[in-house]
Amino acid sequence: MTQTPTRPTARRRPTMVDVARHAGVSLKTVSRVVNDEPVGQELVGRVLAAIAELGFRRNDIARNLRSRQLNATVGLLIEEIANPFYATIASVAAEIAAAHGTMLITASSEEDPERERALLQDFTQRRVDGLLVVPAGPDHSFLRREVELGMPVVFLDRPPQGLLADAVLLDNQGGSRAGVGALLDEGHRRVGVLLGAPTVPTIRERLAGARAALTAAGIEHDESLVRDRLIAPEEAGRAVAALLDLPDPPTAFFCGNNRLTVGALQELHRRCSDAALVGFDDFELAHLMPRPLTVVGYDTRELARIASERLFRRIAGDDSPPSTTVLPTWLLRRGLTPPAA
Amino acid sequence: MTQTPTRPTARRRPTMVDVARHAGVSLKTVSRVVNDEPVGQELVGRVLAAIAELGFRRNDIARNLRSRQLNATVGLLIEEIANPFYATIASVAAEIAAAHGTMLITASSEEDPERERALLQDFTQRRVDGLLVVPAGPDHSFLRREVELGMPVVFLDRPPQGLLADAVLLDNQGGSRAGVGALLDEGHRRVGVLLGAPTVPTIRERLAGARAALTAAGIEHDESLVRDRLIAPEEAGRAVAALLDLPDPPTAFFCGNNRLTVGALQELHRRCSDAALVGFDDFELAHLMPRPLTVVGYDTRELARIASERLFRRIAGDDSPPSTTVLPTWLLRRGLTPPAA
DNA sequence: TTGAAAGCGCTAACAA
DNA sequence: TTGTTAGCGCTTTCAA
Repeated sequence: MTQTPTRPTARRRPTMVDVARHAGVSLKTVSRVVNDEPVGQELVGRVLAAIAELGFRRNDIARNLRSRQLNATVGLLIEEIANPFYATIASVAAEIAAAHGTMLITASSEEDPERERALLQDFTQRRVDGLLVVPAGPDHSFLRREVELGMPVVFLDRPPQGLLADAVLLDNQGGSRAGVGALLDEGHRRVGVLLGAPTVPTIRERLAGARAALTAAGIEHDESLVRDRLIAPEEAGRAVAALLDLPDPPTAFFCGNNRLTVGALQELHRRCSDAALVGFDDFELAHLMPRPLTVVGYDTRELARIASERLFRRIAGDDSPPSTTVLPTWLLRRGLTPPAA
Repeated sequence: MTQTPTRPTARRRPTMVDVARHAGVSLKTVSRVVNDEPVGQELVGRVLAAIAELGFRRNDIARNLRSRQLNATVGLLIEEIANPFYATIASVAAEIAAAHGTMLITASSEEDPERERALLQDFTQRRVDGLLVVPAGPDHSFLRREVELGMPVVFLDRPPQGLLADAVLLDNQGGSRAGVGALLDEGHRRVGVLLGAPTVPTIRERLAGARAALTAAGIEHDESLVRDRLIAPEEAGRAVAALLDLPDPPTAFFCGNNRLTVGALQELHRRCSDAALVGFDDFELAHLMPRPLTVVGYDTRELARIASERLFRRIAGDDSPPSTTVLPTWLLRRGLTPPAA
């Protein structure tokens, strides 16, 4: 909450004192009417009339300050709401929050650890009742004090680092092992691997899964076929182009997330290349793509649901030791081509 | 803010009084340190040490209550965050809000007018500084009092009804006129029209545009080719199926939004139908579809940007009369087939 | 059932 | 530079 000027045009909003004066009752009577506590028929009528006339709305900020009740607000920190993966998480979290009578504040870290830290601090200063976090930074020890002071925190998709807390994760290694394995089963021997930032544990697991599949098939791992630190789809496209221009190019690609898959697919399509493609993350129209795409899928809604419900259990007082849940991933086979003869 | 129990595990958080006692200074000195006001070197050190030791975080709720400054929060009401159109709006709004040092609370009405009303009331009780609203319900006069009391409200994509307020809209009629016009230019004479709920002005405008194109081409309007009240993509698929099964089926379809377009496309693809298809709303992978899709496009980010910036101008005190901005739409020609011979 | 007084955690206004 | 007092709008406590 940064220093901001008061708005000049804002007339003072009516308070309970104004309503009380208007209705000729005491402040406390107004409070009782507003909160549905027993009040005599006649006074209720006068108070409601005054409320309607003045346009009074209870100030929940003040109410919360005094009552020390919960804030009815939880914070969700994601990377970027425009990504469908995170939009789905936000959608489910908001739905479950609503079922608990609470609102969701969503903020995007844009993968910037500094921003992540600032936003989480802002959340705590706003006294949210709990935090859902898809971590961006490499260290979350700065949250330790908050957790000790009773702030429930549940991590999604990526584990916390430097902090013990609940986490709900995906079986990244198993998924990419299955994805690359499917390419190898089809007869491919040279597989280009496109990945995001290797500082993220999730990405390292996906790389490890890809390597495990290659090793299991007795294929020597060729580092020159791995491109990481890829963020935008266009970077994936350029990486595909560079790999295809090698003297001994890959006949297949494995992409570490949906945005990279789209970028790679566009480049393959542009070149009319028939290299095979498998991606981590399903997306809505994958089956309508120029080639039906085989992808590693999982249940994003379930991920968000389990995390949100654990958070609300924590908020309700559950103080069992932090635990980590790993959800399964699976291969969605939608077509896969063997290497060109 | 519904009645919720206090969390049993929550230890009392340290307050400025605790910090002051710990550091052996007055409450106000702590406040000064926390707010970067001038305080002597030595005291600053003692206070910062106490803050670190106790894990103190300023309570922005209390701060805001007393200072009568802005809340540094704006509310965004959309239909459903999982829809990319709204996710883009949320993304841009959050970005612009962040640039103004404020956070965004997003809530989804799910097209339910009752829910919309409850959520907007919740926003006002939380004393947000302003409201961005994609309206769902048919009447917004219940916000009139709020607006009079100084709450800035900007409507996006759909105009307010029963209320005078800023609005940023799209040229729906022009867009669908161009979309249907393109089909007619291609030689189509029977065009199926798929639309959402006709209670929404936006939908009525899109229908009017489609009719205008037909009239301009001298084609009599056949009501039996119009299907409205369609929400889920599957409903669009079923509508396409029903229309294609007519004795004299349409040779082309016009869809009123992206979800209907996807549903229609899937049904056409399933049937291997070569009926032409034009949709309102662009989407990311439209050019990779089985057939490159011609769509009516517009700049969603620009829509959200203009609305958000107008909101922050209002919050800053701009009290010029409410105005409506209509943004252009355009045809993105990506291929269009004539009627089968 | 109704009301008066105190106080949530902080900042504003004023004093030292 | 530092501290004291009052008070934001509401709920809690206690008394009538």
